[in-house]
Amino acid sequence: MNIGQAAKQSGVSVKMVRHYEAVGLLPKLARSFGNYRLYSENEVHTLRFIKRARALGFSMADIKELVGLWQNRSRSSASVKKIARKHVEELRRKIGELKAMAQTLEHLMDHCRGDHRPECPIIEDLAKD
Amino acid sequence: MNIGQAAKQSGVSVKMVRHYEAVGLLPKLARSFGNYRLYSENEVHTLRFIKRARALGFSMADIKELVGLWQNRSRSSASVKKIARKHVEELRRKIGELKAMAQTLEHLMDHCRGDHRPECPIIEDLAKD
DNA sequence: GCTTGACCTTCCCACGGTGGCAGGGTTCAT
DNA sequence: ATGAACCCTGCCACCGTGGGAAGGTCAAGC
Repeated sequence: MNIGQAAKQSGVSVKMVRHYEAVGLLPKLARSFGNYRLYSENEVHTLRFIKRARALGFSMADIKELVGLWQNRSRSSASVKKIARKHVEELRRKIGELKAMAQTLEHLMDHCRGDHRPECPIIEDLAKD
Repeated sequence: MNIGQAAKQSGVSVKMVRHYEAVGLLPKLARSFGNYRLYSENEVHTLRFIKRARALGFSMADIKELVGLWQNRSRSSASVKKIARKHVEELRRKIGELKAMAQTLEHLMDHCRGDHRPECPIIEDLAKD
């Protein structure tokens, strides 16, 4: 199978398939005589794994570990859970940050008339001494 | 005032002060004989404005507009509020995304024993067909 | 005056993850 | 044999930030 087929079947773009290989998420692939990468069901499966992990927000570094654990039959579920826990903590932290931003802004917006006049608590807050 | 002083007083790194100038958030600065950038209270004030806007998550493009509006006495508060509203919507969208990720992961984690055994619903979910 | 050290300058590179494009090679069907 | 569809590598871009190299400037102390 060529890269286009593998991309289509996994839902990962051709560009990213090559990138994942370059950063070591996929093992180095066999090549055809014409130097085309050759894919089997295995690689497509891995690509789908990566895609789901990305959709959950895992970093490339985390995914590298997760792929390794996935393929390691003597893994412990604890090692997987640890990665997940750390990631969830990071997600919660970011959510908190973004929420604080949104709340601050919404509060300021509540007090901004939003009409033709220049007075605006949003700008004033940004410019406060 | 040299860049180091301006950086210290605004809380923005020297690196970023130069960057903000390069991308047009600060007007082009006067230079000393020795080609050093020269800052006045005005620029320091602008840098603090930028810093607060960044802390609220505004993009550089948004901040460019906000700085312009700040300095435009005939601005309408509506134009400021519009930018803020769009940004809050974006923040809410991202928060939703991250929350969905965190919830999915937490759900999977609840069912993962996290012990020495390899069985792990987290990995299984990522690898599902 | 001359050295030293703190400060400044520009320019390039890195991160993460993705996309775009250029310039070329391969494969296959017509 | 020609064209289309596909593939290859390599470079550039985004965004915001930091790091560092190689060099210029300035002030203080000897």
